[in-house]
Amino acid sequence: MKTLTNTSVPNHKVTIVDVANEAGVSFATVSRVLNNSAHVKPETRARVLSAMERLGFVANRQARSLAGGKTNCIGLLVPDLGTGYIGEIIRGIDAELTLRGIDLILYTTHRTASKEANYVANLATGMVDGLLLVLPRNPTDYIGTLTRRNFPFVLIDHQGTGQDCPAVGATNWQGAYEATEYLIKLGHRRIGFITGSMDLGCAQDRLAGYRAALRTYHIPEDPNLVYEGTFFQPDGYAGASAFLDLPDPPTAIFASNDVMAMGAMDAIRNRGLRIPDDISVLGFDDIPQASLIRPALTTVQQPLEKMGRLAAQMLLDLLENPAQKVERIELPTKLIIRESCQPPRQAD
Amino acid sequence: MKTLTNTSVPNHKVTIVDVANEAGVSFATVSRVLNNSAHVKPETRARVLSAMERLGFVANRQARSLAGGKTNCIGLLVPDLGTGYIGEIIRGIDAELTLRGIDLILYTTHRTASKEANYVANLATGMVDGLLLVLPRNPTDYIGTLTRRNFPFVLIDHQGTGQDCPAVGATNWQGAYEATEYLIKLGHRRIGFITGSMDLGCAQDRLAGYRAALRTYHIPEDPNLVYEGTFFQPDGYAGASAFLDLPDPPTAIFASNDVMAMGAMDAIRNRGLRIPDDISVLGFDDIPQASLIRPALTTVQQPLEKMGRLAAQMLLDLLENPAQKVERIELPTKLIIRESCQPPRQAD
DNA sequence: CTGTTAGCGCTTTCAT
DNA sequence: ATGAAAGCGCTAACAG
Repeated sequence: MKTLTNTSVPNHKVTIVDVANEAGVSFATVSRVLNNSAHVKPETRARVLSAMERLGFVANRQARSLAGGKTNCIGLLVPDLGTGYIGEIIRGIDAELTLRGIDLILYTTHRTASKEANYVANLATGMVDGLLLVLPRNPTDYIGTLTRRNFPFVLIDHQGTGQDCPAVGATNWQGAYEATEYLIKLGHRRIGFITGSMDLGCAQDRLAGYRAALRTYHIPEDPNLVYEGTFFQPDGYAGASAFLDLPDPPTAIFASNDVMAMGAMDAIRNRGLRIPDDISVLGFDDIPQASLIRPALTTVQQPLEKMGRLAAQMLLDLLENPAQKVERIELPTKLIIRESCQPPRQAD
Repeated sequence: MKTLTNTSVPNHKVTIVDVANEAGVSFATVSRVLNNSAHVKPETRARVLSAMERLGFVANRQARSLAGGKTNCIGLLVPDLGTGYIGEIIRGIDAELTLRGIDLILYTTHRTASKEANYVANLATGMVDGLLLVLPRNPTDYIGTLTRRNFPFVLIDHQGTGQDCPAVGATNWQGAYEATEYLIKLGHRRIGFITGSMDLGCAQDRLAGYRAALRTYHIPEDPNLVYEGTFFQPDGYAGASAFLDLPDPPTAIFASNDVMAMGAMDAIRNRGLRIPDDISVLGFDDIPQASLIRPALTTVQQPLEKMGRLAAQMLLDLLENPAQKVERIELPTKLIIRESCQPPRQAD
């Protein structure tokens, strides 16, 4: 059984003053060493470092930040942790942050816009050096404030509503377009579409992609074939049920995310219909379980982990060089063909 | 387009001094109001409160904590975010913490014991007021230090290795016992068991529960029918494959978590076998996707969200009253019967 | 290169 | 019930 940081004095907190005494320098010098200031004689630096080691010194984060330095924390706002979707993004963020020794403060907004704004206000008051916002709800509410304050942040998975701010997303429009096109080329003419929360840019883009593909192939859009959901599984169930109740139900259903696609599958099966024999289902995201369910879900893959990693990199760059040019990056989506789609039963 | 905290002075940070001036009191009084001190005349309090409101005052966390108080942050150490399992626990923790306005600092150890110890050492130095450790790896390494320092923490999902410290877990032994018993009563005699990481208490307990049930029903244990996994999906695949290669393969497979159960399902299907017709599969955890896959997974449910919530409550209580008696709570598991198990094909 | 001196925004005695 | 004053541990000019 090993012991942790097995130093002599366990109670009294070791401060830079203690280190300074131990090393025989002023505490300012210790601070310099702490901050990698160039103006320290290597020999002195070594002495300080060894004193730190000996005393088991750990810098006090709050004090550093209060005094005007960095907190070495960045804040992460996510809507929730439920679906694995966010988990993938966080994995990427985390990988990048760990690499640079930066801590992550996590806030779950539970999809409440007011909470989101509140958190942002709070965080930007010094808790963190920068902000990562996943699937922001009403960014317009606070982006202005953040920008004005020159507070570094980057949006993840939000196709802006015209605002010019750092963001990384995926090619939602393109992804939806290609998926719809795939369905059409399979022979489908009546394709039900279940949207996400339409206040989210990505949801709008996906719907737009679907519509564009329909237009390209001269398929008139049937309003009955678009069901407005909110990215939750029950929406998928309800949407598919509504489609199936139609006198002329679709031969394929394209859900704006995998979770809703799974809900749709459930509804379809509950009617005694089979996938993909009777009806095809296509999702969006490619969350881990998409490949685990049967039939394995054909879906549009978003490079979630990569998006997270990239966003973290962008933020870190912004932190180092605030004058950085604003970048908006869209990572490519990719249609992953698995088992849930096939040509419609009766060729028309 | 609304504006956030639409106050007059956007740049200069509002401090208690500003509030004090605005309210015509000393800044000490403002501090008292901030801390709900009893010794403030209601009228004065009201005046200060309204001044805060007017100025859009937000207390600076670092300053409060530096000045001797709490950080109002608690640290959460988790192995990873991959499976939804952890997500559920966090959801519970988060619910409780949000209620009390406490922030969450998230650390992902990626199942590395050394990282874990490191994080703990760092965090216990003032970053956070308390620690929540999910599925701790080598708690023996640091529990001693933590206890000695009187640093509040609670373990989640770790059946102690004899140490007396606050913890919340589930009845892993019981859960595995009942699940195995269910399989036996269904008529199964050859039941393959895929273990979790055997350095984790919960994994050991589940295996023990399985064995105990076998013993109760006088079924001799076949070493070939126990495959050692690590809680990851590929282990389930490999384990099931190994079982299926046996001259006398099992008629049911009990995996120590749902993710491995899904891996097992994959392997089974890849052999052209059907679930549950040819072979039954049973999991553990009841993660969200367990009910979404087909066949829906019969599994042992852990009250994940509740565990998280309870652990947070315990920690918060500990924070308020450090003299608290050490508690170890085990929440009951529950067998959720769905579609992945049925009696074995040929009654022997 | 290194030491001195002010604060950062707040909590907390100690007076009043 | 309220004010004054002394730090919490550290960074950041400013001197030397």
